[in-house]
Amino acid sequence: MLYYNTHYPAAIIMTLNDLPNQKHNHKQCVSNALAMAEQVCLERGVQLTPIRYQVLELIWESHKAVKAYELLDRIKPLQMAAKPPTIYRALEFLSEQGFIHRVESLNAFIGCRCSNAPHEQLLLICKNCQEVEERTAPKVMQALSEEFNDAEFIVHSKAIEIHGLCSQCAASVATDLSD
Amino acid sequence: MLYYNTHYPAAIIMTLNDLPNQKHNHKQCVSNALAMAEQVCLERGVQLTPIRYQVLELIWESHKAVKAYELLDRIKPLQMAAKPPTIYRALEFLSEQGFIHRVESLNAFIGCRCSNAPHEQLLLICKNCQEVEERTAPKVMQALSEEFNDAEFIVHSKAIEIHGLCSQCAASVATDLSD
DNA sequence: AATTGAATGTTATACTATAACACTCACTAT
DNA sequence: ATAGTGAGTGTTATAGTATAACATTCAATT
Ligand SMILES: [Zn+2]
Ligand SMILES: [Zn+2]
Ligand SMILES: [Zn+2]
Ligand SMILES: [Zn+2]
Repeated sequence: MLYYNTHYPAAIIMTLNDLPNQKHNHKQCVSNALAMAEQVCLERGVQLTPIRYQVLELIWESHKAVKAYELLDRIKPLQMAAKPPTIYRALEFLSEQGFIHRVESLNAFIGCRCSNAPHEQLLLICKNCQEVEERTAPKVMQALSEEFNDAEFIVHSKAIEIHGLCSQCAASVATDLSD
Repeated sequence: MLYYNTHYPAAIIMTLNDLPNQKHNHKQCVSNALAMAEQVCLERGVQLTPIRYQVLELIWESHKAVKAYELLDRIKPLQMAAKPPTIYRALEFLSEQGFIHRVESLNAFIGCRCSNAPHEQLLLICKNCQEVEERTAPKVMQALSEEFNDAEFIVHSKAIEIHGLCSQCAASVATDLSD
């Protein structure tokens, strides 16, 4: 069953490695992400139900990592019956489909900016503005592969999470100091 | 105040990148780790109290990641009054001093094998045997540095956690399949 | 019309972590 | 000596994160 059959323009594959924290057209981020999710669900024959769609929309309200119980609070006006399992089930689905990533070190979630295809990524997590930037970092992934070969380790999944200051916040801290 | 003044032999700096999951003298791992912790605490003028020492010992019972409440259960025979804060405080201390690492993706902890000096590391986490191997992976760290430069990101801390099968478990799975 | 299965509703509970305040006791400064 | 200080611990309570288990709904199939 289809809940959303409006025809979005073909999803433009967002270029990773352009900084989300810089000024950008965030409405475009969101509509791309939602359109892509709908498209992918159609292709896979899985259901992007209203709850799942709304949770994805809520996650995409910003590039900040968002917590499950925050999502729960924010979906309640739309889904009066929402309880923790409501959110966790939606998160599980969105995560399986690759539309979001879990940030292990924050117990939180972010929208994925390249969910049209499986991919490896690392996360740059700003302690100041809480925005998370996803990067494919092919050289890092290559070095990792070599490391796994050395260790004879068979990889199933990776969580590469870097905490610090994004370029914007680093710049404004520098400005503050020079004042 | 000193709780432990027995003189251990000077802590031998354990070589990282020898696989913990392979057969090895684990008593040596433990005594090295405990001796190193005592030595470092002496040098830094911080207290390795009985509770902290016992928690570190419990964490070192194996190379598996261990959870806070498991530690709580296991320390209760020794510390009847132990409650969650008992464990979490000890974990905080041990973590600050670099004697253990938190495994973010498991909400668990492992003993650090090179706690005599600050260092970067990645963790190879086996889904089969739950052992965690710490590796310095200098090439990966170098590639990461370059990535951070590109992103103009200022790093404070890293969590690089890889889930999969360790060499031992991969080998035994292969054996199982060929049977 | 009966069956199936995915999704959701509902209740309860498990698991993880910290806040806040009280108490102890070795150490220090008068 | 003695009062004060501060780190560590004891204690109670609660906040925050996540899932188990079972009931219900409803569109799609038989
Ligand atoms: Zn955006
Ligand atoms: Zn920032
Ligand atoms: Zn060992
Ligand atoms: Zn293993």
